[in-house]
Amino acid sequence: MTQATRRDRLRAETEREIRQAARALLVERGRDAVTLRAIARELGITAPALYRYYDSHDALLRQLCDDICQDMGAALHADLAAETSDQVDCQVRAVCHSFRRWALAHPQEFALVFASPRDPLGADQFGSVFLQLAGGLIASNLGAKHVDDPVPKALHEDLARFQQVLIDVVGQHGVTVGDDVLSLGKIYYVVQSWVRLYGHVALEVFGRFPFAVSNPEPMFDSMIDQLLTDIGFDEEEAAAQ
Amino acid sequence: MTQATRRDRLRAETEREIRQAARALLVERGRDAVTLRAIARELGITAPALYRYYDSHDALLRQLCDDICQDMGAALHADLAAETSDQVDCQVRAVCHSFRRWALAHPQEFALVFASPRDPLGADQFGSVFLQLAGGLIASNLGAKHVDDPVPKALHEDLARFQQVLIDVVGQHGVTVGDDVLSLGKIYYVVQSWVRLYGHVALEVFGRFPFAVSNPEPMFDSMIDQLLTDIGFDEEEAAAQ
DNA sequence: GAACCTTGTAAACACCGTTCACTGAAACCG
DNA sequence: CGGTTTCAGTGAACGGTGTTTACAAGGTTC
Repeated sequence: MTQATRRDRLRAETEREIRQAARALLVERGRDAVTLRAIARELGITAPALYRYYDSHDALLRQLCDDICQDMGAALHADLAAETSDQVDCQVRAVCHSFRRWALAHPQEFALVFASPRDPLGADQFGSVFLQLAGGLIASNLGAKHVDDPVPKALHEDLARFQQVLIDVVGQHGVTVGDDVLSLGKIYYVVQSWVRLYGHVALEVFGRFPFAVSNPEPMFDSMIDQLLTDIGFDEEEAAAQ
Repeated sequence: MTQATRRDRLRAETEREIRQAARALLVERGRDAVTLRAIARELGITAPALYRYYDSHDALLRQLCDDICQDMGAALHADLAAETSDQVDCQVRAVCHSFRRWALAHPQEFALVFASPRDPLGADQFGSVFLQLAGGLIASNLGAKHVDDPVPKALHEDLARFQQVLIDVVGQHGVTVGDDVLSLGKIYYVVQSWVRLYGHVALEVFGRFPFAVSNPEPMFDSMIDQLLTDIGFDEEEAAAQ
């Protein structure tokens, strides 16, 4: 079935090298250095040959974005798996720190994926990766008492749609939850948390804090503490340690 | 003294046209369309002539960023001045809405100023413009009872420096306040608020919410309500209206 | 009016994305 | 096996870019 014809293998190999070269150029010399000719030069071929693999420079950049998102998703999941504690708040902390760490370690990738004026709603954006994780964690934290503030009526429809997405995603991982666990209020809360996380990380990566912050990490930690406190996690033991 | 020599007038005029053309290109056709040759074409001159005005394409883009920041600052101040109510919470609302409105109306400018990996701390960034306004508003709201959560020790030094900046700025507008009004806790709170505002606006402008939000405005309004409530503004009358 | 400064030009260089006609080898098929 | 097809890759070309250089022309100054 899987006729691994010689040509197919070579093609796959070349495509891998293209992505790898594009990524290296982005990381080492910035977005504007990711040119078709530079990539081709790296592979020892000519620029027009790349058109056998991508329709345009733009299509190649889109592919690059997708690769980046996938890599970050893998990094988040890996860091979560490496978190030994089975307490949900520790896991949430791990994922948040993982996101910040990744963004700071990959500023060019972060900027490319976020700043590029993407057309619709990208399939594999950071936000969905993150929120799917968060949704899973919240759903698994059945015992916790959560606050459940009222949600503005105008947001009900959108949030309900997103709620269904999260319930489905969590369901695919073998856990079935009802509307009561992943309530609209909690969904909304998670979205607000994402806004704060993203805001902090973007400001930090882009160096756009309104004043010089010598060490932003305590600020980030403090924010996470507040997020967890707000959603009802008891923070006694975490603060005591 | 002001010898308005003919050549100086022409030069100033040309420089204005350059900035204007660059801005128009950015708005109408995106960042990549702001090329030296396109600008020169617009003015009816040749590209190398632009080097009499800017050292490089990069320098011209930096100038463009500065112009944008200044314009947004002017827009914020104008909208604040147009706010008839003298209640501080209304003024804060006005400025927040003004920021969001400006960003949504000028996505290319917003993206350019934020996403460009700027070297140091830009002088006229959105954040400082905004926070100076916020600082002034808080300082003028002497009567309100504010919460004053403890601030992580690691942030004291940075926040104290920023506190001094704000006090100075407010002072330049004729109001003198002490550390008690613009306390470290309030400064910290304002910074956190900025993180949330920026996070929401950036996500909305870049279309990066993790799910399709059909109408983000209620979400923004709800966030502002919460910000104002958290800092201790009584929200009764606003909610009743 | 002569010397100087400034603004602009034209030509050139190296680089870019993209297209097109073409080559050579792998793959396929009778 | 032999002929045909498919396809990755080439080289040349077009129009675009930032930037440098030598040079012309006009304003400024003494």
